[in-house]
Amino acid sequence: MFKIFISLVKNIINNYANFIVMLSQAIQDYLKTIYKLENSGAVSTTAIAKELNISGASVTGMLKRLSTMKLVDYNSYKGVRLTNEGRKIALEVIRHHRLLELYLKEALGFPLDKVHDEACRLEHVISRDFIDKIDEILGSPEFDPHGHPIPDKDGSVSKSDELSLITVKGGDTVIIKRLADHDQEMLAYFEKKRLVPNVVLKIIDKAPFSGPITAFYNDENQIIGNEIAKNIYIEHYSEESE
Amino acid sequence: MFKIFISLVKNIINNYANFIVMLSQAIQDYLKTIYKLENSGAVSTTAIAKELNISGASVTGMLKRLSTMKLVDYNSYKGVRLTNEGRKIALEVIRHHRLLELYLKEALGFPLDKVHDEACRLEHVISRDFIDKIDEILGSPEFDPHGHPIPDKDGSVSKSDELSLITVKGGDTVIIKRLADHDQEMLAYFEKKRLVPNVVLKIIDKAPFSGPITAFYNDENQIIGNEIAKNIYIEHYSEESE
DNA sequence: AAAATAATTTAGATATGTTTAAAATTTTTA
DNA sequence: TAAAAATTTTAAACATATCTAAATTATTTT
Ligand SMILES: [Mn+2]
Ligand SMILES: [Mn+2]
Ligand SMILES: [Mn+2]
Ligand SMILES: [Mn+2]
Repeated sequence: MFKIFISLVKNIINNYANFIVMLSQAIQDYLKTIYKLENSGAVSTTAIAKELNISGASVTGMLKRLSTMKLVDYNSYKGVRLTNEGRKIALEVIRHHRLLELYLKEALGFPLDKVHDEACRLEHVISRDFIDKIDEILGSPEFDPHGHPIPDKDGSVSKSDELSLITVKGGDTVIIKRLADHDQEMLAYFEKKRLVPNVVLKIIDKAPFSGPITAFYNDENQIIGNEIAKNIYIEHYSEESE
Repeated sequence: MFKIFISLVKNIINNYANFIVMLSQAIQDYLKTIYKLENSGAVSTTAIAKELNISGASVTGMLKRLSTMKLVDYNSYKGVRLTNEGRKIALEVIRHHRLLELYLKEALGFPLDKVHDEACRLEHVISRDFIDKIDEILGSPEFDPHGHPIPDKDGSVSKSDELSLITVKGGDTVIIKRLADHDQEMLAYFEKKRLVPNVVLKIIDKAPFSGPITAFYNDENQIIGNEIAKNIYIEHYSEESE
């Protein structure tokens, strides 16, 4: 029975519009995690275990099962990579997550620090009909509220910006592109200070020795601490870049 | 560890705003099912098994666990009833379900036959913040798209109407209050024929021997078959009743 | 290159939630 | 009221997903 199920997975993926709903939450989260960790290279058991906050032994067990299901290529002791099928699922879950986050924020008025947990639960059970509908309502947005790119229906997705605000110098003008989203308290602070994606900052000064940044935005000069700046990712701004 | 968890359930229920999210989907569905089946009397193992499409043995096992968790009062061979805590949870899940159904229909334009399955998955993982928000957007509605009453935040809920359309006679004027929701094809047909809650029907004729009903609504005379009429629940209509 | 260390897997266990088959109990029928 | 039938529970098994502890493999250090 199990074998039959496994052998049908590929068919299901290709033919059944809502296949994600048939995979366990655990499987979906593993695939998502492997996707996030594989930057041109196999992902280690330990890396996955750390990210998901579970034991390495649990990861090994799941990797074997994902391998049987042809969702990953797994080599004992060598690490794991997603297959095309596995990546397809990972990207769909991520698309769900990010569209949900934006919908929660824009349509339902959720605060920035509350969208992640909700999206992380709903992403696994929401149908494509629901997702397509909120994508339409939001006008096929490109970025979630943290500035993460939203994969499109075909699974293509742009790269995240990786230039941190701590790299700026006085005189620069930059635009906020992305916020690190691992700390809820910090997310609440970002929102309170209106340090959110698409805000343009004129850098007045950057104090030495990891000192604070003085930036003009929102009609006044504001001080941004080093710890905060580290978690804000930017692009250098020019009129035509927008 | 398990014992400790069990002993904390009551506390969690009373203190943690999103406690439902901490109970498994299975537990939530059992409680919902028992709620629906207990019309002043204990619910049998077999009734639950039939409703959930699982074996009786599975039900017995779960009832023991729910009993340990003090969510039901269970007597071997005698049947089961919800405790107050259990009923509270059942009503919250039902509230989630029905508000979701209405939101899917009204805000996202889902067809009537598609709202149930989606709501049945989302109801278990959606937070109170989300539910409160859609309740607000919908204006604290009293009924879901099938005409089922939506429990309010305190868990109070009105009774469903039980008078079927087949009971009418020529000359009656009735208002549709509720639709049976077990058959998706029939739900699609209800919607196509605009036989939905709050529609007023002037009964022109009811043919004998379980024959069809002729009713005036939507500006014309329409024929309603017996099988369809059986699944439509109504109230007799008078101006002041609205 | 051997020893030490770190990463990974295996083995054995547990909790959840399900199944079928057999045993026990309750209800119905004669 | 005794036998038959139906319901319910128990027993044994399985799949999923996790754990800890021990064994194995790979990597780093000396
Ligand atoms: Mn998740
Ligand atoms: Mn995000
Ligand atoms: Mn459900
Ligand atoms: Mn309904």
